[in-house]
Amino acid sequence: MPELPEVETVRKGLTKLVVGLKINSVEVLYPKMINLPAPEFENQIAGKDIVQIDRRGKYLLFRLSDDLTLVSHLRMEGKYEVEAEGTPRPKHTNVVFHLNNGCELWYKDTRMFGKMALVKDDEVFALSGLNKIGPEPTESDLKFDYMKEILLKSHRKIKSFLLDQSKIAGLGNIYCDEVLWMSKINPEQATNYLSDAEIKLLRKNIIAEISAAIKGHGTTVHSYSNAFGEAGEFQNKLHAYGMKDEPCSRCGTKMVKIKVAQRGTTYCPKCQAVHGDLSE
DNA sequence: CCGCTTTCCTGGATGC
DNA sequence: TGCATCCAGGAAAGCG
Repeated sequence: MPELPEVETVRKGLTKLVVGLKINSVEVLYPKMINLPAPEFENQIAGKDIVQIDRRGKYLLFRLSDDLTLVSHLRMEGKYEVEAEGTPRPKHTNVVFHLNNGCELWYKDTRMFGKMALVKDDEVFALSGLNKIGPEPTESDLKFDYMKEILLKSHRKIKSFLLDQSKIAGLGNIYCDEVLWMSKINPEQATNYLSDAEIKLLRKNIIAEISAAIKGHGTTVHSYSNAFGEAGEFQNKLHAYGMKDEPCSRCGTKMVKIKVAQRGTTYCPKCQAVHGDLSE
């Protein structure tokens, strides 16, 4: 499932493949995923140039000519692929962009969870989700003082908190488990019982992990591959996610899987012991 | 406002 | 073997 590093990898790949091209026409094959009636969506995009591709959190922002932005969220299994015009399309192709270089840009999504919204540039950050998205998990954007303030103000379990895009942008289930393992913090730990040292460590690990994953072209779990079809290289470095019943690579204790905030959550019961209070 | 639960989807895994 | 059921999960809607 794509998280921030995977989305960034897709952004870079697509930038090389489609920026500078014109979209001659669009076919919406699954209208539920777009924010406009299909004919309106298709008409507005036809003839526009792909000027630039930006990213905010897990959202891709296709900057088009005439002050339009196509916002795209891959959710669980969304993928882009560029093929020659006329290439047989796979089963779950949801949107096809016909480009002026003889190629088609496909948006494919087996679980049909992905979303696209076509809006004017100045309306992007009014869209739900983007209107309250938290800082990027980077050294410059994610400040210690901010983290401390929002963590101590909340009474949630840390795992649930980290998944909340309005607090910090970009972390999904995989990286949440990873950064908590790295920081030796129990996923059910109440955020308001974290020490300064733990917050400092957590912040450092979030920034380091995301940055390393971007350098490694994103993680690969299930079906993810990037815009060039390359599998991510980061999968070999996972320590918690998907490691249920495996020995903790730090202390050898058998890793345990529980549910926190409706999400599968794997952690080491020894390294990541609870202290203070659990949230209720 | 806050936080928890449910819903959206399909395919692969599991159960009988 | 084949059919039914469960499970995975990001984000938003619904609810108290």
